[in-house]
Amino acid sequence: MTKTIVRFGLLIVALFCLLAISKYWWISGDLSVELILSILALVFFWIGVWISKQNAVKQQNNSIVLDALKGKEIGLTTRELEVLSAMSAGASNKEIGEQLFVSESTVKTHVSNILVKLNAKRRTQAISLARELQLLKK
Amino acid sequence: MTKTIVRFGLLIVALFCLLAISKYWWISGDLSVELILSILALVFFWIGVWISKQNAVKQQNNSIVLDALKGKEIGLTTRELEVLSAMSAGASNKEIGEQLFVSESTVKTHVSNILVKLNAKRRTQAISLARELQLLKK
DNA sequence: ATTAATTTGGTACTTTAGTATGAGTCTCAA
DNA sequence: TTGAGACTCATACTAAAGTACCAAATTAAT
Repeated sequence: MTKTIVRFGLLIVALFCLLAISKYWWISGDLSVELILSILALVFFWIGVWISKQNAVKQQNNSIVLDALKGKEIGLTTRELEVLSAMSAGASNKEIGEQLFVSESTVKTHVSNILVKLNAKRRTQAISLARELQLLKK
Repeated sequence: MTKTIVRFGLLIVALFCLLAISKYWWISGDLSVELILSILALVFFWIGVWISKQNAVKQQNNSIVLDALKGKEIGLTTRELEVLSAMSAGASNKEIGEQLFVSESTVKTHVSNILVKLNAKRRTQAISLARELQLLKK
């Protein structure tokens, strides 16, 4: 959470700098209007892309990417999404626990909650449903 | 693919319109520079977010398709591929047996053989590996 | 500041999953 | 026709997975 605040803080600072520079260019008349607007558009476009990507939970180990925003819509918590991701990579409860530094009991609790939220009977079905819901991407 | 092209086409048209409007505003002096730049920045920011999301969500089809030829290359038999397919859809051994009109014991045998052939410890891992091997599509 | 939600973890239990082993049937090619 | 491979099924077992409780610590939100 703190990370997010810092990230957005830096972002806003950067935005103000860019706006200030844009205005300076505009007043001094060094650059054409089209160019200034284009640069501004491009920069903000990429910032949008970047922010959007930051919101995706990425698992480095098996390259399975999860749509965190979509997950939240469905009602899955951050931790549950992490468990779901590891689960879909084929990890056992014990292995998931080791990966996330929690006990197997905790993982079982998370898995149970995931099954209820996705209305699945088994973990394999949960994975299948998550894929149908476009929650898991490859 | 066609969809993507259409989408980007519309996007580019929209961008040009916006740039033109921005320039008009700038020349006519109806709005302040800050406002114009801010609006432009905001719009492009959201376009960036939108594009990023569109690129993330690609898979529409959820039906499980299996590459039988590829499966045979790996050494999986026809029946094993059928079991693997049902397995990846989230079915239990019992349910797979009902689907294929065989006993649960038979399914267990098939599953065990699949695990050996794919070098997997669990069925979830087998599904994950099958996906990596492009054996399971979508 | 105080609810509300999340995360963590435990015990005890039932249900599935998976292994090991053996064996019968069927098909197809040598 | 004989043997290999595929498919079938069973028993007995061990290992995971999953459920149903409970409870505490942490974090987010109002």
